[in-house]
Amino acid sequence: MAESTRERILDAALRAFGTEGFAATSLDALATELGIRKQTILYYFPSKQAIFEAVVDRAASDLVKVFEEQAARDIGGLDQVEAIVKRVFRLAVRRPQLLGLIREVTRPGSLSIDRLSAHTAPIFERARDFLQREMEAGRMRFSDPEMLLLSLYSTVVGVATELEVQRAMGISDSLRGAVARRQELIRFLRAALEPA
Amino acid sequence: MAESTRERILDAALRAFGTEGFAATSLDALATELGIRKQTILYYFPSKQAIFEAVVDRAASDLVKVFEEQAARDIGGLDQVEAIVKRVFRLAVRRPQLLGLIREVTRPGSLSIDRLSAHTAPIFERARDFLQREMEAGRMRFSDPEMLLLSLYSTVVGVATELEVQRAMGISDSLRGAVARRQELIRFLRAALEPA
DNA sequence: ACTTCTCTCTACCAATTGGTAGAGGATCGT
DNA sequence: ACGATCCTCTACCAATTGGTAGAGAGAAGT
Repeated sequence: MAESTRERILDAALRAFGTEGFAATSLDALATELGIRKQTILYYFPSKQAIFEAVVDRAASDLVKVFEEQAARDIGGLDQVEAIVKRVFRLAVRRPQLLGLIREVTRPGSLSIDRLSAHTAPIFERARDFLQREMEAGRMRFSDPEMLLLSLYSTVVGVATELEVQRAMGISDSLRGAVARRQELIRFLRAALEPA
Repeated sequence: MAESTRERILDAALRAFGTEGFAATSLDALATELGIRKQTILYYFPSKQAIFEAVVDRAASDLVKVFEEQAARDIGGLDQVEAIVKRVFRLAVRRPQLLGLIREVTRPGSLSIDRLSAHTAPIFERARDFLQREMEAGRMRFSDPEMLLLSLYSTVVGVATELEVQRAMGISDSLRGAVARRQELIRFLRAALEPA
């Protein structure tokens, strides 16, 4: 078979949790979507929460991989920031549920936030050190690296995922629209980061 | 009585929908929290969805009011942007559930997104025209006003609401932390918007 | 042939869900 | 005193929820 049942369950769960959310996703609905019975799902995973955690683990490592691939070939300065933004954007276009899941996990009261941070803590530190270095080298405007990282995170994830807001603003969510958004976002970030 | 039952229900519903989300909020839990019976809630509102819509309406007008108060005394340029960011931030600190609800409404598949945009469309247009004017007057870096607005929205709402991300990053969410975040955010936005 | 292991199924279950029907107690104008 | 209106309640309900118990099919090893 092309894909194991377990993998298919995780794929469907990622989609459902990432768009509808944890509470709004029922195991029955998930099973129906997959053409199997709910009990088959519960054979592979002991509970709904366990599925969620498995999905978070997989999504987190996919996300981390995107960062580490770019970190490996550090081209430095704002070009490096731009390259990472482009990668995140590509991910958001190809697999929007993935960033949707991040949003679900980072919502107040989520149980799996620590599970996610366990994965992302290393790349967070790496990013912070990167910003620090670039600032000290004069290739980036000086400011608090952690706060700056929060601003960058919010802007990138927001522009990449807030599709309904864009729709309400009358911004097209086509592929061309996505490219335009990315371009504008990069210009925005470059302006914010360029040394004075 | 200090506050009518109907108002108390709306307050509790805003808190619950804005933090736990629509699906994760049950009428029974809401009633217990208020010390009343679920059927009392259903006396005032015909359905759970109707409560949500009423909450969205109220939250939207509170939000719009914040903008219109500042728009009334237009001080122009980046100072005006800063003033609005400060107001949004104050709102986020005092009533975090309010922006949480906005997040809930703007999630893909939400039913009430049109209800929200009906309220916010006028201030959106106003903001877009403001940016356009400021750009043409040379008081702001030139770019697509709608795309810029999306970036601004994402950054401000993200920094103001992503408390769990901040916690995971090790950023304090105390009042002092909030002030520092706001300061850094304003510097970030000023740098991004200042004319070259 | 027999056991063992992997997998998916049917059959249930108690608890919770949003929602209906209608009783009963205040408070009101008359 | 009396009905009307407003409000909150008890009593139920069908549907759905996450989860348990265990049967049975198929392949693999012995």
